[in-house]
This record gives sequence, C-alpha cells and structure tokens, in this order.
Amino acid sequence: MEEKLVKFESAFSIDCVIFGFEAGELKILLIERKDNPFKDWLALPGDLVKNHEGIEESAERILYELTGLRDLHMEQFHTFGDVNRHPRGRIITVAYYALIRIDGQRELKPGNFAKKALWHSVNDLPKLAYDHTEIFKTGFTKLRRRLSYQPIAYELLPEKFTLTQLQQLYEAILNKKLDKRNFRKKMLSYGFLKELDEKQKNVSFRAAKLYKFDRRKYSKIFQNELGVDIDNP
Amino acid sequence: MEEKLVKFESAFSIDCVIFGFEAGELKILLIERKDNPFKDWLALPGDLVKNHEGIEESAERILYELTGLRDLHMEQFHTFGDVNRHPRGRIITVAYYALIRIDGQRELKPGNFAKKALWHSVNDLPKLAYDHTEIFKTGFTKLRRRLSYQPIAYELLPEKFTLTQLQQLYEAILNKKLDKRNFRKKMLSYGFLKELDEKQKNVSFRAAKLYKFDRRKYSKIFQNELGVDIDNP
DNA sequence: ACAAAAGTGTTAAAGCTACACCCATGA
DNA sequence: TCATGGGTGTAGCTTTAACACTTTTGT
Repeated sequence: MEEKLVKFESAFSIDCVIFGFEAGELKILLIERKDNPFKDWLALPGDLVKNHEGIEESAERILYELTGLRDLHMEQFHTFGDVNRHPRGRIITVAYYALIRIDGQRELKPGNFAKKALWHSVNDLPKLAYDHTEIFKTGFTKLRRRLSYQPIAYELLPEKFTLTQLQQLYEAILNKKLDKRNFRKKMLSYGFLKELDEKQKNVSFRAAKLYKFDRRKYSKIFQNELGVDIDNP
Repeated sequence: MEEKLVKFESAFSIDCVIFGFEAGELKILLIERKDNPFKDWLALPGDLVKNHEGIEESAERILYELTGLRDLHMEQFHTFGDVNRHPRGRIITVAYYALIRIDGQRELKPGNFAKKALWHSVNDLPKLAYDHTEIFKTGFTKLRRRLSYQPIAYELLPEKFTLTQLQQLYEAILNKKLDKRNFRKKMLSYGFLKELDEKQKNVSFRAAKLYKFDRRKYSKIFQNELGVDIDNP
C-alpha cells in the first residue's frame, strides 16, 4: 500500500479454557495468580498478544508455555470486550479452548503470572479472576454443542480407550447419563472407531477391549458433508 | 483496585455481515469505500471501536449509523487477528452478523468511509477489501449452522409471511431445495407458527395464508432445553 | 464365590424421505 | 381458460429410546 503504516499499541489478550478428562471428570486448567490485580485468585491462563504475533499463534504460544504441548486442537470461541472487564485499562480478550490428554507425568510450567497451574473439575469451580467465570461458561457451552457434530472427544482421551471411557466423557460433557447399549451401537455404527487386538490392563475386573479413533476413516466418511470443511466448520 | 490504570490505545475494529432476504435471495449489505486503502472496493461495514465503547455497543452503533435500525439480533461469530490483515497497522477485528428485514423504503446512510451502501446477493459477490471475503464466508457458515437450532429465519422475513417465503429463505441459506410438503409439516409441527386470518394481497394467483412467528410460544416450548439459554446459546 | 464392570438384541415409537395431484385466483 | 403458485397424505425406511441379563476377570 502506498500510505505509511500506523503503529498501534496492542490492547488485546488471549485467554484459554484448557479442557482435560481425568478420573471420569471433565477438568480445566487454572493458574493461581501471583500478582495484582486478583493476586491469589484462580484464573484462566492467558497473556497479551505480542505485536508481531497472530492471535492463533499467540494462543498456541500460551498453551505451550504452560503445558509444553504444541499442535493441539485449539478453537476460538468468543471475544469479550466490555469496557470495564479489565481493571488496568481497555483490554479485550479473545478466548480459545483447547482439548488435551491429561498426563499425570507432565510437568506444568505456570509462567510469569502464575504461582502454579492445577486441574479443577468443571463441576466445582470457585469464582475466577476478571470475567473468567463467564468466559469459562461460554466456552463450555460451545464445547458441548460442538461435541454433537465433531469428533472432539478423541482429543481428550488417551490414544487407546475403552467404550466405557468414551461414554463417561460424553456424559461428563453433556452432563447426563446415556444408555450403554444405545451409546455403543451408535458410536460403532459411525464406522470410524477401530477395534484393537488389545485389552485394558491392570484392572481388577473383566478387561475391556481397546479402540482407537481412525481419523482417516472419519475424514473419508464425512468429507464434504454439506460442503463444510471438517477442520474448520 | 489499588494500582494505577494503564491506558492503551484501541487497536480493534468491528466488521458486520448484515444479512437480508429479498426477492427470494439472501443478500448482504456492502459499502463502496471512498478512501484508501482499498478505495472503490466493496467492503463489509465496519469501524474502529471507540475507547469507551463495549464491543456489542460498537457493533450496534455501526449498524445504526448505516441502516438507522436499532435493537436487532446481532451475533458475534469470530475474531480475525492475522498480523498483516490490515495495511495500516495491527488491527484485529471482531466480526458480527446481523439479520434485518429489507425494506425498500428505508434509506441507507453509508457514513464516513463509504460512498454508498448496497445489497448484494451472497451468490454473486466480488472480491472484497481486506480479509472481508473470508469474514463473510465464516459468517455465512455460522449462520447456516445456527439456522438448524435457532429460529433466526423470522428475523429476516416480514412480520407476516407465507410458508413458501419461509421455505425459500431456508433454501437460500442452506443452498438446497427442500420438499414442500415435508417442510410445511415440520415447521407447523413445532407449534410456534401462528396462522393468521389474513392472506397475501396483490398476487396474480391464489393468495397464500399468512403466518407469524410466535416468540412467546417458542420460548415456552424450548425453554431450558438442555439448560441452554435460548437467547445466548 | 463374589464383586465389578463388560458385553450384548429386541421392540415400539417417532421422525424422515420420497412422491403427484387438485384447488383457487387473477389476468 | 389458462398460468401460477397454494395446499394436501401416505407408505417405507431410518433412527431413537427403553429396557435386563449373562459373561469375564481378579481378589
């Protein structure tokens, strides 16, 4: 373009609702803030977007800094821009959710603003800093809706999982009981679950068959359904 | 809070995809830019968010300045924040769509950046300024999805409408033909369409019955379905 | 042997799809 | 009287919902 560039100072941030599934419960990752404002409160992980950083890029950076994980499914779900949402000035925030496999071994690195990062059950959250409670609720609603038309559950489960685990996850997200037989029938009918020659180990009862999600088959089955790009609908 | 406020300069804007339905076609409102960058290009109506203006408020202001309409259904659908999306600097934009009843009489006031505002069929759009083509496409996809679980069609039709008009609108949004009998059966089965004692006028064929959308009945029927707030799902 | 979860079918109801003709009206 | 869209029913198929017992395994 022929005109000079105008330089603005960034005034936007990213906040992330990071979902995980553990012990039959849906959880999110929260940090405990070490500085004001909201010192000692729990908050969603987030940061200002840097000047030469796209917002997707920024969301991925924040997640990486906290969890050491890259290339996860992140999805922007809403932008919050009330004038007074941030006590330090006019900062609007773009909210993303991420789905990750909780791995007890992985060490979480809380980063600059946080004392520690911990998993909290979505059913038992305290009041969060800023407008983060509202952000969480909006994100959870979007996740729930998305579950009905996208195979996102598999991002939260280990690579190999049992049908009961899958069902528990659906129940945790949808917050209702499902019928075991109907659930299995339906999931298997889609044809994108691959039954493995393996079973659960170290359980004190009959071991269940393990399955994995076959992304190839999924894409083949649902490609161009309504002309919608499956990875960006 | 005890600390001093930090003042940022705003660097975000709103862009609006304004849908209307006319002559059996789904249309959007575009402005022709009168200044650089993108002088003479078509663009979505948009503006910078003012310093003391919430983003919803800003979206409503922009729509009002352009159309003279207030209190319309506006829905935020995505935020676009590529580093280079705007030639003048780092400006991220929050995109909204609005649904309006096209009224041939209403005068559109294009505002500061625009020479004129005109309706364009969604099936025949030229390349738009900035990343507005992408913004439009994303918005259209979200609109289409939303149609399947929210009664948004009624925002686009006149208060009194025929079932054929309703069907044409669905066909325009979903971009496919629907079966007349099945469509009517289904719409009427919901129970929130009120049949009026009135018929179409000034048509050169058998006049069709007029219906209107009964928002009260709708709310009663669908309240708390899955615990989701119907106006903010 | 018992506790715990795995695994498995059938039936009825509801919803969806496909399909074609007569009717009312104004020109 | 003709052209135009308005208005209507049925049958087959698919999908969903409700429902309970036997099997396997480890302790």
